Amino acid sequence: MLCFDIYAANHAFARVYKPLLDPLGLTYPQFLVMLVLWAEAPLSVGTIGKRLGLSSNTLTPLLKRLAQTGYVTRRRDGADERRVQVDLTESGAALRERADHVQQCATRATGMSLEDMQALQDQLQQLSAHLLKSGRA
Amino acid sequence: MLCFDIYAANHAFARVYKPLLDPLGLTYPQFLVMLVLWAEAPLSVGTIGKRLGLSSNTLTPLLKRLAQTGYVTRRRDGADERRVQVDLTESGAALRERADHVQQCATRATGMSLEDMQALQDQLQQLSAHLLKSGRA
DNA sequence: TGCGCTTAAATCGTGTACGATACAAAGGAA
DNA sequence: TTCCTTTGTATCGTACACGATTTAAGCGCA
Repeated sequence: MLCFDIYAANHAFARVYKPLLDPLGLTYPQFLVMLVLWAEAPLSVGTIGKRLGLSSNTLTPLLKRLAQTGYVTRRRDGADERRVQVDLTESGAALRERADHVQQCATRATGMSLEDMQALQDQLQQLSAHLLKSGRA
Repeated sequence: MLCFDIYAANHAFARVYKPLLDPLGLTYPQFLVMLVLWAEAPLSVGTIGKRLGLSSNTLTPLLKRLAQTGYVTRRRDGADERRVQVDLTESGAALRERADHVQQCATRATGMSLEDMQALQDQLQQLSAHLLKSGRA
């Protein structure tokens, strides 16, 4: 079963990242949120959710923890008071360099060439797109 | 990031399976445990954990819920009282046919040929093996 | 026989996930 | 304006996932 192998690979990645992220004070899902914010901050809660396929019921407590750790700020958008803008603090932005090292370690742990990795990513993205499309039908 | 795509694919699968498993009264992780048991039951808690990469802290409550639903039984092994043997009930074994239909639906939802799917599984298994090996080093 | 070491589950606390619901702000239509 | 619908977060309850600890059952060895 394919679902089985993906489940296992996801766990395996989480286990590789955990010891690397521990010194940064980040969990694996928190790290994924930080990746999104490093790419483009500030972002609303909903936009972060779209990137990761998560919604506010998961993100709100996670972002509160990131805020408590001091990596992000949360404040209502002045233009639209419904929205909450999440932005990086100085400390959160500075973390990016250390995170790059984490990425390098994790990439090395895959034991894959960059070409193979890119090919695998393409397949997975296509798979996800197809699965989500089927889900809506 | 590869980890990102695997995370997304895992979520996508969970979402496809959820509506299919709902009528069976199973969650996605519970379904994975049932797959293991359909392949070879009875099994101890620890053996199920090895197959899925989980340990008793996750499995014990999950198995209690499966027992409450009436799909499995849990009893201490007579030969070694430390072990708990998990076995399928009649109802749990009978569920297998309906589950086969779920698998077919999910396989169709991937939109992949059987060859491509097998190739992807091989890559993922190799990846997991490499990640776990790096983790132990 | 008794003592310690290992092993197998269970328990506890924290942190995701997610369906369902609540609620307030925004945006229209009458 | 008033009402209604939509949209963006937050909250609640349930169910994983896992590190750390506990407890009980085997096992070895003097």
